Formats: sequence, structure tokens, C-alpha cells
Amino acid sequence: MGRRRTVTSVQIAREAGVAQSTVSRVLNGGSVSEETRRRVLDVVAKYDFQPSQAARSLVGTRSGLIGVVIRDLTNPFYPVMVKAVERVLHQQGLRLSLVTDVMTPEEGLALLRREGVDGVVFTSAVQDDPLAHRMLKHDIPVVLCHRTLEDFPADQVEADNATAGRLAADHLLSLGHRHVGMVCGSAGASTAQQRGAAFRDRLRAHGDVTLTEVDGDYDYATAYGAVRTLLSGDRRPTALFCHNDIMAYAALNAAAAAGVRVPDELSVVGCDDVPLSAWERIDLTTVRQPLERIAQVGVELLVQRLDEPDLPPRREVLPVEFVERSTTAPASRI
Amino acid sequence: MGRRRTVTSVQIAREAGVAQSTVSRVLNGGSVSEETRRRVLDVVAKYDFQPSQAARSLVGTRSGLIGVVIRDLTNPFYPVMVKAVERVLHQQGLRLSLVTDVMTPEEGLALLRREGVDGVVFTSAVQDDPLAHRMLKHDIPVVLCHRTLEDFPADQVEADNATAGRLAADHLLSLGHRHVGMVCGSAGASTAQQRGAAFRDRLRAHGDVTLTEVDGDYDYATAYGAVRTLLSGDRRPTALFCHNDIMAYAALNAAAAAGVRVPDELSVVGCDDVPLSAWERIDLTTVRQPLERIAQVGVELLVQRLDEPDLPPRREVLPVEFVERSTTAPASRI
DNA sequence: CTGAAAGCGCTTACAG
DNA sequence: CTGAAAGCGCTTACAG
Repeated sequence: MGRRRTVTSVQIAREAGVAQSTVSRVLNGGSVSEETRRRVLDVVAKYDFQPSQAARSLVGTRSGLIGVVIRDLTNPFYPVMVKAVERVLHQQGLRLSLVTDVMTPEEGLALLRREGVDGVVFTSAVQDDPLAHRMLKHDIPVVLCHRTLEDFPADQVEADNATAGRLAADHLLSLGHRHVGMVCGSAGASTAQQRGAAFRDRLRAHGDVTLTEVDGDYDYATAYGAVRTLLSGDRRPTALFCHNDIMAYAALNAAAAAGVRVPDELSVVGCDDVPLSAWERIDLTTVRQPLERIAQVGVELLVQRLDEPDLPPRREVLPVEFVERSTTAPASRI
Repeated sequence: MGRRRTVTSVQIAREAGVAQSTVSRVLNGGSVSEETRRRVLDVVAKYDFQPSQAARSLVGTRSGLIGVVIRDLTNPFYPVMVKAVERVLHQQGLRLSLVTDVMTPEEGLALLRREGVDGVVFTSAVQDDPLAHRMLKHDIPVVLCHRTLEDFPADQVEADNATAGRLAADHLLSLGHRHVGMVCGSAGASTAQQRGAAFRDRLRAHGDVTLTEVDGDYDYATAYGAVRTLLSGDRRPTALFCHNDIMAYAALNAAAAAGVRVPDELSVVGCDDVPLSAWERIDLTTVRQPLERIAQVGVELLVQRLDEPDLPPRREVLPVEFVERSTTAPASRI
């Protein structure tokens, strides 16, 4: 109880025999004589003085805090994303304020505003995203990473999801699959829309292919259930395109539970290429998304915007890459 | 550029026709007449006013921020831990400030001090942990979750790791394994020490068993390499106890890469029981650690200590549970 | 119950 | 180059 005794710049100043404003100038790179600087820094070092971030952001124009909005941290996709974002932020001297699904969007918005974040990185925006629109309304810079929104006046970075869907379709078609299933991501997610549309178009253009779509909501349990149902039906597909890796893992596991052999009886293609996918026990054929790059470009766009708020909104689309592993095989094997 | 125009309590006060201190009282539950309260809350609602956290923590005695120190977020163990901690903190109205391996311990310490965290949750302390000791020296309350330290005057919560090691040993012994390998966690980690010692003791007590130990450093890549080497040697063990699940996955994958069949040629036991372990493609025999409980008890201990800093340090040990799945089998099968 | 005032620890013009 | 002073947006005694 009572406040912890912390050294302040006033005490540093007193001990160094200078004004408090001089300490501030030394720490923030103002013009100070070499001797004064040395004297102050000695005292700073002696106490390992750290200026209060609260005081700084109260008086300054920046808090140095960036909100990072994700969904479920236990979905293997997000740790990779958060880590990449965190790394870039840290290089820029910025701190991260995490908003996840342990709170409601309203609570998240309130927290981010109270904390006075300089900007927000969204990684899982959905159409009509309540949080994203309201941040913008509050005049807080926003960048959409990974998932994007139509007619949303903010910077956006995404993978070339249309190509991802097309590559997946071409691969399965070339293996001779003619009865195909698609495990879709959340309806409001741009990634699901783009990947799904491109995949669908490609099959349609090819002709002579049956496509069955089920909803996996980008969620392991949902996808697991959907695939089990799909596999127990009488018109079982010979191949599955899943809109992300986590749902592909669900498909792999559901197939195992149903006694359906992969890839002999069922081919599975994912999307993202999370590190797990390269494990021998998984070894998932998938489309790699440049996650590190997306995070890096996203944070860079945001940081630029902090300096120039009136820049027109920019959109970056980053290339994907097909990664063939062992969960796909020719349809003829059956 | 220029500060964003944010509504402040002064403006709320002006519009409600009261003093600024009255707004503060309404928001913090001071004594205010029903009518005044209503008038203020109307204006607060109109602007969706959020009091500045920076100002609050500058003047108040608490920042409401709790540091959470982990290592690598992409190790599947930590997202589960962080999520559990975050959930409990959020229930308590506290915010989390994440420190990971994207920064050095020194940088982490500096950040946590600048931010004025009320306390810190450590999830991966090691003996002589530089950060943990220095936090305490700076008089900041600390709780050690999951991993603990000898002679460290702070609250600590951990699983019953000795029992975990014993259960793993008993299981493998009862299956008839007499040439056993152990993939150890980081030398400085209490979990590795306790699990390792109990496992070792049990084998020694049984007698007639060869134990080969390798270092996996609680790291996927390190464990993978160590197991590959172990499996290519001439005295290949028939069973492996890995000090955590992530290293067990590495063992499973290394075995697959080496063409060693699990469980027929090699039994593998992990420790932790992360959600991944239940996947059909993994289906790992392991010892479950009550992660949610550890997080919850840890945060509770910390929150109590914020109110009563002079409480003697407490230590909680939570029970583990053996989970038999399909990565273990009798040694006689070979 | 309510208001005026002090003060938290800084940054940033403003003088000198 | 350096110091004195204002002020960021709150909470918390202190009067009334």
C-alpha cells in the first residue's frame, strides 16, 4: 500500500546539480553540453533511472502503445502473427497492447481508448467489424493485416488469397480429383471470401467437378465436426481444400478418427503454412502466406501514418507460394 | 501530428454543470447525489468518455498493469498459459503487459519499470533468473507460475512435477521397457529438475534399467536433433520420456523421419498435455498439468499480495494426472 | 454532497 | 546551453 518509492527525474536533477528539464533534455536528445550530459547520465546509471511512461504519454503527443487485435491466441496461427508484429514493433521502439477474445469488442475498444494507443493493428477483421469501424471513428489510425475490408479507409496488407485458392484448385484438378469438398473460413473474413471465390471459379472453369462446401468458421472444433459429417455422407469427396491450416489439421484428425486414409482415400490442402504444417506427423500440402512480411509491412504502414495521418489509404498484396507435401495424391489411387 | 482531440473529464464536468472532481467521484464510486450522478453519466454516455489511464496511473497508487513474462510465444505451451493468465487478469480488471524473447531481459526489465507495472507473472523462470531477481530488488511483487525457484522470496505455483516424473517412469517400467531415454528440459528450469530427478529415482529404485539422457532445452529444434542422434546410435532406447509435450512432438517427428515406428519400436511419453496432444495425428501419452488452475492460482496470489505486500511467500503445488494415449506400448512387441 | 486546489512525473516552449 | 514555469488529465484530501 502507498506508492512504491521510485526515483524520478527531479531526484536525478538534484543529485546531478541541474534543472529537471535538463535531465529531460539529456534523455530525449536536446542540446546539452558534453559535461552536463555526462554528469546526468552518471546519476541516471547509478539509479538505473527509467522515466515514467505514464507521465510521458500524459504530456507528450504519443503513448508509444499500439493495440494488436487478434482472436484466439491458442489457434496456432495467431502466435506466429503476434510474434512477428511484436518483433517489428519492438524494433520501432513501440509497445504492444493485446486485445483478444477474453474480452468483448466493446471492452477492447474502451481499453484501447483509455490506454491512448497511437494506432491499432487488426489481424482478424470481419465485414462490418465493430471494433475497426469505431476505432476509425475515434480518429485512431488503423491497419488491417492479413484480413482486409472493402471500402474501409485504412491501410491494408494481405496475401494474394485469390492466387492461393487458384493454386489449391489447380493442384487438386491436376491430380484428377472430380469430387471435391471445401471447408470454409468465417463468412465475414476476406481471406475466406477470396480463397473460396478463386477456388470455386477455377473448378467451374474446369467443369465436370462436384463441389461440396461446409462451414468451418476458421475454428478447429467446428471444422472437425463438419468434416466428420462430410466423410460419413454417401457422396464423400476425394479431396478437401481447407481455408486455413488449422481447419486442415481438423480434417486430418477427423479423417483419422473416421478411418479414412490420407492421402490414399482423401487428399487435404490447407492454407497459411504455419510451422506445424511441416512436422512429419502432419506434413500438410498447403499454400504459404508470407506472415512475417505481412506483419512487417503492416506495422511499417501504420508507423508511417502516425507521421502523416492524411496519406491516402494504401493496400499491399503479397505473393503466396504453393507447398506440396504428403497429404495430397492422385484421385486414381482409390 | 498534434494530439488527437480526446474528451476529458473537464469537458464532461463543464457540460454536466459540475466540478471536475465530481465527475471523478461519479466514475470512481464516491458519494454523489442520485441526480448529479445521473446528469454526469448522461454526458459520459453521450461522448463515451474513457478516463485517461496515463493520468490515472500517474496520480493513483496503481497502474492496473501486470507484466507477464514468457519465452517463445510460438511454443504451443505459452499461448495456453498466456490465455489463461489473461482471462483471470481481465476478470480482476487488470491489463497484461507482455514480455517475450523478442527483447532481452534487460530491455524487459526497463519496459516493465517504465510502465509502472503493479506486479509480474513469471512463467519460465530459470535458476538465477536475471529478471525475476531484479524485479524483486526493485520492490515489485512477483509470482512464479509453472516454474519455481529455490530460496526465492516470492509466491510460487507449480504442478506436482515429481509425481509427473514418477508416473511416467512407472508407466514405462510396467510396459517392460528396460532401455529408456530421457529428453531433458532446460537445466535451470525447476520443471526439468523435478521431473528428471523423480524419473531417474524411480528407474534406479527398480534397477536393471539403462537410462540415456539427452538435452532438449525445451526447444523443438534442439529436441528434434537430439532424438535423431539418439535413434541412430547402436544402443537405441525402446522408450522416451520427454520433459514436455513440445519435445515429445519433436521426438514423434524425428522418429517418423528416421523410419522408427511409434509405438511399436519406440514408446514416447510427454509432459503437460497441451491441447495438440489429443489430436488423432499426435495422440500423445503424457502427464497432464493443470495449466488453467496454475494461472488462476498464480494471479490470485499476486492480487492478494498487492493488497498485503508483507504476507510471507506462499507456495502451491497442484496435482497432475496421467493420460494414456497411443504413443506407448509394451517393450515386448519388438 | 460538492467544489477549489494540490500534485502525480514528465515534455515543451520561453527566457536568458 | 540551461533554468523556471506551464500544463498534460486525472485522484485525493480538504473545506464548506
